[in-house]
Amino acid sequence: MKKLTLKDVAKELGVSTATISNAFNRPDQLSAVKRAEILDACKKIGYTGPNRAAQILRKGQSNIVALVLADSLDYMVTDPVASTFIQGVSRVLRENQKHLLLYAGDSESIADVVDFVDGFICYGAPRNPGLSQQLNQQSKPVVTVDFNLEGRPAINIDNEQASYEIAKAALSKGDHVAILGLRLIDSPSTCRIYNSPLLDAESSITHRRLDGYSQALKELDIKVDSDWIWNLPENAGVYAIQAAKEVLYSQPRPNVILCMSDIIALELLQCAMSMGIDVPGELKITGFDGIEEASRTRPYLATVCQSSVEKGMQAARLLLSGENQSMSLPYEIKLGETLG
Amino acid sequence: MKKLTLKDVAKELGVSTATISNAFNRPDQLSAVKRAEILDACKKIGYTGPNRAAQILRKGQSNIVALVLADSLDYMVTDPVASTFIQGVSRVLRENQKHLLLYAGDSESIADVVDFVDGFICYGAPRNPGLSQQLNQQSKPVVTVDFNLEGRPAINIDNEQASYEIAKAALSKGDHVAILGLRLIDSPSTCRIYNSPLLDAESSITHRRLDGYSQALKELDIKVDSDWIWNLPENAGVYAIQAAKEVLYSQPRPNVILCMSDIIALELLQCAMSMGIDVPGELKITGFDGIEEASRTRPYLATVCQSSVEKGMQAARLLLSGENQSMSLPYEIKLGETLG
DNA sequence: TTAAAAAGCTAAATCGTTTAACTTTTTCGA
DNA sequence: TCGAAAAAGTTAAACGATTTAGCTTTTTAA
Repeated sequence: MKKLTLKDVAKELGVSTATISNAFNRPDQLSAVKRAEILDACKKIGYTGPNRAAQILRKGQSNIVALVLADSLDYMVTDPVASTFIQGVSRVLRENQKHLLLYAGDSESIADVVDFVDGFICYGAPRNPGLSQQLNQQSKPVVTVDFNLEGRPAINIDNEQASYEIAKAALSKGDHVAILGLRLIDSPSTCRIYNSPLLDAESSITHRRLDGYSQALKELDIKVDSDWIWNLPENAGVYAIQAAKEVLYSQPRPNVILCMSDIIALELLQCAMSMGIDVPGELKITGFDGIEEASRTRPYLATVCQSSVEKGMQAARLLLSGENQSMSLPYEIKLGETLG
Repeated sequence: MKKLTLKDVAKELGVSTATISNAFNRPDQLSAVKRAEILDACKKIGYTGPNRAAQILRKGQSNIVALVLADSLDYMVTDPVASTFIQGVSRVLRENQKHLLLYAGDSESIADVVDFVDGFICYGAPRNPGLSQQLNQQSKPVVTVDFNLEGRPAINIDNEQASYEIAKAALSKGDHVAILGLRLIDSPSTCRIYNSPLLDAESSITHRRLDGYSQALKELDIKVDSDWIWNLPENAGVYAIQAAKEVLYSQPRPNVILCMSDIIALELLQCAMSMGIDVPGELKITGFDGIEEASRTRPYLATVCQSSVEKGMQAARLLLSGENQSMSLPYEIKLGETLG
């Protein structure tokens, strides 16, 4: 029992294939009566509608959007920030009857999908830098989130300003400060930066955050040597724990630690608590993101709240709208108990 | 600047389109020399390979696998069990150069994708029962996980036996027992079952778990009235908290509570602790799944450990292999401190 | 030397639609 | 009643590949 095609149906009903196609796709091209007639007949004989594969080829449109994730999927679905972002994207896509193709950022190439996908949402700078290039060279629309691709619309919060503000709220003259950063340099594990060259500083949001911190530090005349900046290769607990231990056992111990994500900050907080360090008395901590868990700890975390769901939704909307305009989303500084 | 096609390239190189197609797809059909020559030339003039959309139509194969999730994506990516499952699937697909289309189980129809997708992995019984039907009626391969679809290969652990074992480990003669169940009946919120008719009991794994519990209870001559069985519509914290409160405030309070997931059990545990109930002294608790968090609490949870990643990987492998053989995965009973 | 087999390549059919251009029919105001 | 414009349908050419059958040419083997 072969699958029915337009042709079969056309023969059966004694009309042209075009008319049937129109019945499905362009109601204005034929009388309502005929249309109803055709649709009825199709249902009766079991034709469920135009073959999608053929449609994709012919129309050059698939209703599939690829979501390119910075890291491996393994990691992405466990990170609360990333996964709520995915939720946002998926929600809007579903509302618009689009489908979501998940694409890990450590993939080799987008060549496999670029021909049939309608566009790309790129969340964070792909691990594999070749991907950025490929994305930029092809002609399908791309929306970037939390990083920038030349000439493509981006969705971001003002990371520099936000970091500046949270740092400003945390810092006082004479503080001894450390920074737990994310993806600032190219290293496979947690380590201090020392004098390593910074990574693709142009497009990275964490570099913007570093800029924000720096500005605040400068205004208060605080010097933070790069020995006191840690780099985590990924926003994951394992790396955070290591950094937390290192920084807390360092001499002299900092009394303010600025963390580039809540995940990092929370691990740091927990580590500090278990060492009997008084937060915020002996140590102030700031995070970034505003994940739910951050408001459930005691003391609860001072952080920069941004809505990941909103980001995802806006990214999807922007892609579907086809506009080429970048967009800055709001954020909110939340002064938590970790600052006293 | 139009995109190059096989035809363009063929004209350029003075060979037939078939030869070029063969150079890309069937190396055995032409001499190695010629092949290298063609591939080189393609690279030079900027032809990146056959158009995928056309390939999909012609070959009837897309290298895209749809993952149909029981619930909405919103929920799926936050549930640790579901998200690690997705990881497993994605890992194997990536190894095999397949792509992952994420499909929420509350969707209306798979008609939009069935024409171009290579197959389906269905994780849990779709919320929308029509989907199950549609899945079964179409001819592309389907692998089901944690539920059954007639005639389709399934991946499962032996839920009945596992539940029986964990219950047996928890129970003693004379216990007063409650069960916090999942998707046993059709209700939009947490509630006791009373005498509501059980939902699609055939294919549901939670009904198997109930069977397992029942067997253990029967052997110990313990009677559990359906008033003492709660139903949660989804495996999410909000529903679990409500159920936990209800059951803990019920009179007489049970001294053993069997939970059909770790998420539920953990919320229950936390709730009990905050009420000052001694676990396991006054109350024994069992979970199901073996999520990481369950081993980090104090007391840590007695549960049935199963590997979600493994499930995902096996599901993907099974689908790709094309075999029609169901598969039972191992599990492990973990006696935790919540049983004393 | 030559028939048979193998290798290398091509022409043409096909996958199942969509859509621009065209023909025929209907409508409707003057 | 006429003629132009609008409406309803049809035709046929794409869309960009894959693949079968067949045609040359080259190699093998007796």
